[in-house]
Amino acid sequence: MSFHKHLRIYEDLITPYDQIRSGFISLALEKNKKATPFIEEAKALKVLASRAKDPKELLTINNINDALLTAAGISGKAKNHLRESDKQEAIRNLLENFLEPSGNSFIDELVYRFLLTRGDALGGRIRNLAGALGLWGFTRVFISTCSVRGLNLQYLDIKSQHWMAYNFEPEIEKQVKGLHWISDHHERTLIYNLTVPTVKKNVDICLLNASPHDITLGKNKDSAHYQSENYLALGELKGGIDPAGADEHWKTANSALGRIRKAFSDQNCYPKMFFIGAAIADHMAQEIYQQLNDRRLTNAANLTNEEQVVSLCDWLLNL
Amino acid sequence: MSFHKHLRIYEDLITPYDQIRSGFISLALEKNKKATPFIEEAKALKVLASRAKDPKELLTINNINDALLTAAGISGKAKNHLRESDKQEAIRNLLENFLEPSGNSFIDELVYRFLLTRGDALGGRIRNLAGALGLWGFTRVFISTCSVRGLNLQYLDIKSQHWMAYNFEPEIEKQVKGLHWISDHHERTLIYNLTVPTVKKNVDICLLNASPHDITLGKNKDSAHYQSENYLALGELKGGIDPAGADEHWKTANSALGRIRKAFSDQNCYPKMFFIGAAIADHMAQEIYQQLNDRRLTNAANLTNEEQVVSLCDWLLNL
DNA sequence: TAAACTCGAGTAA
DNA sequence: GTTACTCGAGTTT
Repeated sequence: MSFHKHLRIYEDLITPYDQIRSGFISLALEKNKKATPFIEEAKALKVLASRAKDPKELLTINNINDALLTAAGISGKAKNHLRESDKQEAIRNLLENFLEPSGNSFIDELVYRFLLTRGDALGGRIRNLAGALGLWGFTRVFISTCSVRGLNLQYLDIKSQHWMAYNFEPEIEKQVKGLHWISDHHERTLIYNLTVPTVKKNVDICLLNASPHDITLGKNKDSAHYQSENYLALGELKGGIDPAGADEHWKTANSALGRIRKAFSDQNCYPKMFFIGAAIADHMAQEIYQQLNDRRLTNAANLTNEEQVVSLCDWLLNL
Repeated sequence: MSFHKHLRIYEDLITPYDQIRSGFISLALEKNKKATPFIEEAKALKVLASRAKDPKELLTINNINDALLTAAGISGKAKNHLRESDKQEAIRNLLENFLEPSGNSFIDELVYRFLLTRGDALGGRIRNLAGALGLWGFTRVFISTCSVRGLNLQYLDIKSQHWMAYNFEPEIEKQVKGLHWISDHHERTLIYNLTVPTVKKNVDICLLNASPHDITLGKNKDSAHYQSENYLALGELKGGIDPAGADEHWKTANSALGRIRKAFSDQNCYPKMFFIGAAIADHMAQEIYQQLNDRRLTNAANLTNEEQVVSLCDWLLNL
């Protein structure tokens, strides 16, 4: 069985401690970079708000209404669910309960509360970035594995949505929405984050037995990705490094994989399924290994272990 | 089937829009309250840090080392995974890349970066609170349902870990780790967030056919909760209101319920299973309803619909 | 440096 | 406004 090439025992899947440490360090570095614009926002808010002599005057200043709402503890997400009157009420509460009681220092109070809410926003953005970093890491390994084989690659550019020839551009992984190659006269296309019509859900990594010419993303029902038979393999990738989230996110992935399996088997299709995770803890490693043994999963790898990921990519190239 | 008392069609499970709006408003109010100590921290940091003439001098000030680390973008969680040298490196980066370049305003830069990180911390704390609020809401309904029946209740006090008689104390729900009553000469004990030995996992709500005398929490293997046969029902409760999280967290709950079902059936035990969620979207409502129909679940309710929760509590009281 | 819980801060389609 | 993705900020035991 394919996974045996890189996994002898279930413990091989467990993330080594040092990878966790270095994962958190990388993430903190990214966070600091992304923090700068948030700091600039706060400085700008301080300048604008300083024109007000007292909290009530803040309401008369142009362009700080959104910032007031933010300082009132309303996230962008929450804002989407509020009515105009709710927003005004929130700002009124901010003034009454927090800014007016702080007297002369109401500007600092405002800016500080603004930053607290924005800090949560920054955290959210970083969590998305962490997921992207995981996928980029996988892509780098995948491309290298192809290069070793001397395969010609095309990639689907995420921005232009056009297929381009790959020519060893650095940081190409950040542009890749899909990859295409020909192997043993078979057309193969890998697509990331594809809404698979069979399951009506997004799947992180999909390997299709199809040429890019036959695939038009979007809701074109003639596209090859509308045919269940064209799917060779589907995988979930979890790029997060936090061990406290490992089991939580594996449970999610497990349900997602179950939905995929069910939807395809309802069509009498049985594509291979795989899981790649950066944070893998003991108990979930056992569950994953169990699923490999009973064929619910065909392959799995720890994203922090390059050898495992190479072996998994090699397996994908052989499908 | 018991769920039919409050669910006629799967759509009955879907959260009405207005509940989402009011849920976000309540959460923002809680967040503002909890934000105040974070603001105080920042003010204190500003005072202490202002003793430094330049960024390097910050290193000589007592008691602000943790705050420097926080300003360097290291969360409490990340800190747990770092070595001492990593922490010093992080602080060095903060000074070099962000504080020194900002010249005279390095104090504000420091405090602002501190607040960004703390804002993420506040968000985390609020997410925990949101879960507790959900459980408290369930508890209030459960207690009311018992009161209507004229049942005498004991509750397990979360702090003292002792069982006490319930006498209509206000806000009692915040103290409740478990409830006990006698119904038709049967001893019944409900325990929250119990690590169920059968599954070796925590379960949100467990109904045991046992008296409190027979239960000692912790790892006493003579306790009634070590016997799979003593479990009448186990349920997952998801108190979050965010519709964007609804499917995500249902997938987690679904895997958790699957593990429970598997662990008990391996012991030839088949306790009832149930799900209560505050944010229920269309597709997951269909999945839940399907599981009710095929008996994987015996009951389910939308936490924002009091009638549904009362009916579910009534069912628990009849088990 | 265990293990498994809380949930919404973002994001994209 | 829909749906479902990203994942770690806390927390407890």
